[in-house]
Amino acid sequence: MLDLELSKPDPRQSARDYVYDMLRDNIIRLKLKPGQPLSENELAAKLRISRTPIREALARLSQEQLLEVLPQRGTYVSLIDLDQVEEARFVREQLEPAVARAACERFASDHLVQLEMNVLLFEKFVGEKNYAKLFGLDIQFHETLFAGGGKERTWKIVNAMNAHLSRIRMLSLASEFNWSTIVAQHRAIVEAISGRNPDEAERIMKEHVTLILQDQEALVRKFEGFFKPR
Amino acid sequence: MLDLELSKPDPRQSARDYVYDMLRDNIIRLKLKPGQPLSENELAAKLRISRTPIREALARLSQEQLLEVLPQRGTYVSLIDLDQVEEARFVREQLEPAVARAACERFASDHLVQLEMNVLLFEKFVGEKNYAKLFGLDIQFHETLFAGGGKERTWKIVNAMNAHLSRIRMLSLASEFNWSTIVAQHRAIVEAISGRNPDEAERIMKEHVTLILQDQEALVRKFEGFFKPR
DNA sequence: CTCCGCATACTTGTATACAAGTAATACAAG
DNA sequence: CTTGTATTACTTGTATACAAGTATGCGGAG
Repeated sequence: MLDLELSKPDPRQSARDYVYDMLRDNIIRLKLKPGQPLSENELAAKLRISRTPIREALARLSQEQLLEVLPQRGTYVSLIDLDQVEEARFVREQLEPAVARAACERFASDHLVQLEMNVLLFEKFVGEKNYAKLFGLDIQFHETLFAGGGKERTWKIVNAMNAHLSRIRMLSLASEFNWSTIVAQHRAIVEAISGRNPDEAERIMKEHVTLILQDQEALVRKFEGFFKPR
Repeated sequence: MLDLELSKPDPRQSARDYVYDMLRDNIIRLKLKPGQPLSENELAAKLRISRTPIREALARLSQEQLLEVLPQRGTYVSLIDLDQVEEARFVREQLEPAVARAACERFASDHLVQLEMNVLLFEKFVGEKNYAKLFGLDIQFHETLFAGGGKERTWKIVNAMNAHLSRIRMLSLASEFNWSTIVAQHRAIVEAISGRNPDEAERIMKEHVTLILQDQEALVRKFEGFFKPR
């Protein structure tokens, strides 16, 4: 059975983009399980649109390794690939601190305001233990950091590579109990940027991205079928 | 008029992938000029296949910012965007030295052989001033470096971001007269890796990727219509 | 000569029909 | 019961038809 979290289609965006956004969100949020089969026809019927825009969305998701398309056999949600998670971590460890440092030289003021707002909201939801909101805010924080320094394209690829890690975090949303550490680091980073302290910004960000998921092995055991064997 | 460099279609790969590879190569090598319009129908007629796989290839190239698709208006080869070139340089400055360092810890031996072969060929073609071959070998060198350390996905995104810079280099192929510096650095990097000297590998690679195109401003003036105004 | 309006020939977006290949299942033979 | 085979119902890949929007050029009005 196909159970999708549908958002209202925006008439400004094409059917292809709608399908892409909707499916990606469902994959990241694990509404679609790793390994689960998807049928183009079934999607077309469910969404009441033709296969063409669906195919184009699926092709893009396959390109980003969130789907596996086997010709004449089927399309499946990719299993979580720990190698890919490791590689994403490597990329982030290089790029995020450098972006934080660069942000101390040049950063759009409106984006700085956005960062401060983000931290405030973050602290609010930490208190409320609203993990879903925290998850979204965390991603938004980093996106804003990249955008403020004019590195939107860099963010897009970092975000794309991070998809498999995002799913692991989704598995452990409730048990990811270091939200307060995360928000403290976010706050410190914002302060370092507004105070134009590049060494500090870089150092904290480096710590931040090396914050490791404590219980990764336990998760792999618990949700064995979701992971690609290696 | 549409003048494409066609390679023989490989029956193993899908029509979509064939079109993608062929068009990307033609764009990078400037056989297709920046700003030039492309028509799906014209491509379909020329390649004797239907619009569907062509559309899917165009969508991917658009995603990678090598094409600009304006709904109901037309599809155009992207102008060279200097902002994007700058951002690609930023990403490479972070990732390439880190990859070179990591390669000193762990590197597949067959890829090391490939690197040595690459340098030998490189030196041969420097002597022969075969710039087209040098261009290809240069890209291959970096690809092999990433692959040897198990960072194929990272290479893919670096390569994708680098497309606009590649076109600038293509504009100045003949006048890019520092090929001997480039090959010397390549050789030094290979030696640092096989000698497991991470500091040296990282340092040389950092120099290598900051090697700047001397005459960029002159190129922008000479080929003004190829560049996105900023 | 200038400018406005409409017809027309494009463009890409979407829908649908057909082709080709895979997997599973029912069924018969041993 | 086991095994091999053929049928059938899927899958994705490709081709084509239609829809909707845009630019261009021609012709007439002012």
